[in-house]
Formats: sequence, structure tokens, C-alpha cells
Amino acid sequence: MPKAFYVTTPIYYVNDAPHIGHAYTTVATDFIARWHRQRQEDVWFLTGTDEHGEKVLRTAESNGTSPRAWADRLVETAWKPVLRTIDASNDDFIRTTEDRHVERVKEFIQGLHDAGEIFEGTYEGAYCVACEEYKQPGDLVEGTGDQSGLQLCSIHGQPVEMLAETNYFFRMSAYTDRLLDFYEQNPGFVQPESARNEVVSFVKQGLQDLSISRSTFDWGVTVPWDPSHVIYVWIDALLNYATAAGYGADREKFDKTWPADIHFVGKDILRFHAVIWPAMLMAAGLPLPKKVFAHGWLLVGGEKMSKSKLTGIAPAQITDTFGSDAFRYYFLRAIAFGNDGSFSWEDIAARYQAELANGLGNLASRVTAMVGRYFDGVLPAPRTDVTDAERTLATVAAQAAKEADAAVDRVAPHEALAAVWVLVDAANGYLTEQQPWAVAKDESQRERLATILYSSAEALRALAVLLNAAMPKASARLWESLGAEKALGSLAAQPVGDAGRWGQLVPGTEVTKGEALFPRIDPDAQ
RNA sequence: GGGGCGGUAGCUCAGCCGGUUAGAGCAGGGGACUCAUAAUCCCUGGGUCGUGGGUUCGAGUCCCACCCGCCCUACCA
Repeated sequence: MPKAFYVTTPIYYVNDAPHIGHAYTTVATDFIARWHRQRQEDVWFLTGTDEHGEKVLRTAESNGTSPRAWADRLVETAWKPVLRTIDASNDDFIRTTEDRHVERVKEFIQGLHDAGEIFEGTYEGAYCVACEEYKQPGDLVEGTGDQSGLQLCSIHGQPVEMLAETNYFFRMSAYTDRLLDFYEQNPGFVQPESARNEVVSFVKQGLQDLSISRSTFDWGVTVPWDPSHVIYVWIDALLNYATAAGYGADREKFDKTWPADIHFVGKDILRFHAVIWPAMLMAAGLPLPKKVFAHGWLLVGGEKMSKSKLTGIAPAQITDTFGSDAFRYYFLRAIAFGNDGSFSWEDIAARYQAELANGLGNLASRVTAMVGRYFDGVLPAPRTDVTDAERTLATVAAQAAKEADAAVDRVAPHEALAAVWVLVDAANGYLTEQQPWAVAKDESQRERLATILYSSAEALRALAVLLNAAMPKASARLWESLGAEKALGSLAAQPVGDAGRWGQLVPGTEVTKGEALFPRIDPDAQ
């Protein structure tokens, strides 16, 4: 049985509500998943929520509820709904509080314990009572005046205490060399390059053993051999990729799915995925993921988007105005995947107008309107002796399909869409040059007119297939508008590798104009 | 402190190993056209390439210093 193409988003921490940064990760993952499905591959796309840990516990308490109830509420009212808001096509949604996860995490960790990968030790560090957490040396400042000589918490300006806690540790230090070898032999494991370099240079410093249990609170997965401890939330969280794939529970599914082909992550959590996670898997003797891709931040007003600076934007704020397709298109197209990207309302509005409404949407309108006007909505048959103009358009379509497909393999959605847009522009240019409206005035040129409109419709056909991963709603409407399903089958069944093959539409099918794909938006409505 | 990345036209960004008049998209200006969502197509950009030095026949493109922004520097989920 061939292995499924397995992609993941991070599981999102339910401490807060989702913003467009989370949605961005999900959209990128979804695009890659949908593209592979369009290749007719077997795909498994996982997302979910991370619900344990001290932060969730405290947030729940400060809201006067239990962590479980808090998580339930956020998952149902925020995290699952946002998937619909952005039209995500995930195959599963895992919550780390589910039994299917918790039980397997216990087994996994017990296995590492049995194998001697985990030992009991002492974690010692500077603890800030006000923050209620251990501080790193970099978070401390030197005291002055009567606090001279003391280390102070940089947030609270209060002296920190040196505390020691008995914890269980994972022998991660033993994996330093093996990880470096792995990075060496798998240069594409961490991407983009800048992320890879950071990871490698970090590991080269040598890894320390990792504290993987906590005993100061109990909201987590209980350590099987010591119920007074819960498993460190990151260890718990990372394992979602395995537990959801059937690890320890569904052998057939696991064999078919594991390992992940791409873990998509924000660059803030790169190290967990590119260092700790593979070390854990090495310790457990499991195959490692093929790739961890770290994307950049969304910048608003030149700064990293953040709720505390009031630049956090909920996905629905954008989709309410522009729709989910435009949301997806904008973030996939406007940002070089892997780099930080600037978001602004002006930019998304401008791109919506120029590229979606005036570019693609208007192209669909003019073609379908002319088939309706000149051929009563019945797709005419092209003449066999086509001109260079048609051959060029067909070549552009084939090229667009080929380049977009290659871009997807480079995990470069922005390049994939740029490649497809060459066809949008070429088709608009083709129409302007061939002037079907002028040709229509000459009865003797009916065949020429048929060729022009058939060719234009073919461009739309290719676009529907090539854009289905990025804009599923609009593509479905375009497919319907072309009346293509009757002769060619469902849009989902069109192999992307075949999208550039010219001449697939069957003359005689009914073409309808329908509503505008991307209606112009009243600037005041934003 | 150490390491890394970035600072190119109004905006968002390309510019690989140095080499003719520094590019794209959008915005702006002019023209053509009318099938279409007043959409489309064509033409149009003279920007100290962060600053100051240096190497070179020749430097956004290499070297040094500096300024500004961001990231990493072990448990931020």
C-alpha cells in the first residue's frame, strides 16, 4: 500500500483565540494538501489543539473555570470554526486531551523510560515568584542600590529565587551527533535555509538533557511511573503527530501514514520540531519526518502581529469582507513562503481588486458572457486549423501547470500562484488581441469566433484545476460555469499534471455566466 | 556580549558565482478598445540601490566600519 502524503499544522495552543497568523499556517498547509490531492495522491492532513500546560490551567482559573471546560469552549467556539472560516480540508482534528492521544503518550514515554532514555534528575533555576516560572539568564537583570548583587526578574524587577525541582529528563544530549549527521544527510529536512542554519548552529553547541516532567501543577498527561508528575507540554504536544496517525493503536493506518512528509510550523516553534522532535523519534526508533518547514511572521505596520499591540486580526474580519478564497489567495500569493510578510488592508484590497476581480473574475465573466451572447451558451467546437495565438495560449497553459507543480514541490505557494497567473494574464491578452466581439460581426467568421471562445474557455478550464487548491470555492463555481462536470467529471478528479493538456472541454456543453467570481468591493464596506 | 538576516522606484518586493542605459507587480500619467465586474490591452518610471570608506579596469552585487529594524543565543505551547 502506498504511503499517504502526510502534512500537519502545529496543534494550536488553546490559551487564546485564533488570529490570522494561525490561519496563515493552516492555509499554507491546506494548500499543499489540496494540491497533492489534485495530483490524485492519497493525502492525510492533520491539525488540532494543544490543551495541556500551566498557561491553559492559569487562564482557565482566572476565568473561573476548569482547564477542560476552558479548552472545550475554545475548541468549539473558536478553533474548529476558524477552520470553516478559511475553508480548511483537514482529515482529522486531534485534541491532546483526547484518550486516543493521552494513552498513547503514556505508552510512548513509558517506552523511552524502559529503554533507559529517561532518568530522574534535578532542575535548578532562577524562579520569579511573580511570573511563577523559571527565568533564563538572559531574562535577568543585575540589581542596583540595595539590591546590588541580586538577580532581578526583568519583568517584575523583583529578586529571583534559586529553586531546584526533581524532574525526569530525556537524554537528549546523547543525540547531538546523530542529529547533526541527520541534518547533514538530509539537507532538505529543515527549510528554508535560514531556518536550517539556525538549527544546525544551535545543535552544534551541544544539546543538554531535556526536562520532560513537571510536578508543580497537574494539568497534563500523568507520568505513568510517577503520578506526581505530568509530562512537559511540548513532549505531549509533539506526539500528536504520531498518536493521530495511529501510533500504538492502528497499525495499518500508522504504516500507511507515518512519517509526516511536511510539518508546517511558525519559526517560533522551529526548534521543538527540528531538534527535540527528531531526537524523541530517534530514541523511540521511529522514522523521522521528511521535512519541517518554518514560515515567517505576519507583520502589521512593520511589526510582528500581536494581540498585546492590538494588531491581532481574527480571520473572520477579513473573510467577512473578501471571502475565504481571497483570504487564502492573498496570504499564499503575497508572501514569499518562509519569509516574514507584510499584511495591510490596503494591500489585500488592492490585490483583490487587481488580481481577483479585474484579472481572474473578469476573465471568466467575459468568456462566459460571449459564449452566451454569440453561441447561446453552448460551447462551440474549435476549428482544427488554429493560429499561433491559440498555440501560444496552449503553451502558456502547459507551462503554467508545469511550473506551478514544480513550485509546490519546492513548498513555494507564492511561486505556484505566480506561475498560474501568467495564464490569467495571457488569456486576457489573447481576448483583447483576437477581438471576438469584432469577429462576431462578420457572419463568415463564425468558425474563427468559435475557435477563439473555445480556446478562452480552455484557459478557464485549466485555471479551475490549477486554482482549486488555493481557491476551492471560486474554482468550483468556475467549473460549474463551464459546464465541465458532465463531460469531464468532478473538478477534484482532474489530475493537476494533466491540467495543461489542451482541448479537454467537450463542445456542446452548456456554459453559463453566473454571478461574478469576485465581485467588486465597495471601499466603504471595509 | 556573540551569531544571523534585512535596509533597492510612492507601496510590496526580484536582482545567482561583481560587468553594457538597476527590474517586476500595484499605485500614478497617456493611448487603444468595448466582450466583460468603468473591467481589458499597449505605452510610460530617471530611484544618493541605509551611511562612510576600501578592493577592482568595473560593485546593490566583494571587504571594513557605522546607523536602523528584526531574529537566534535551551525548555516562549
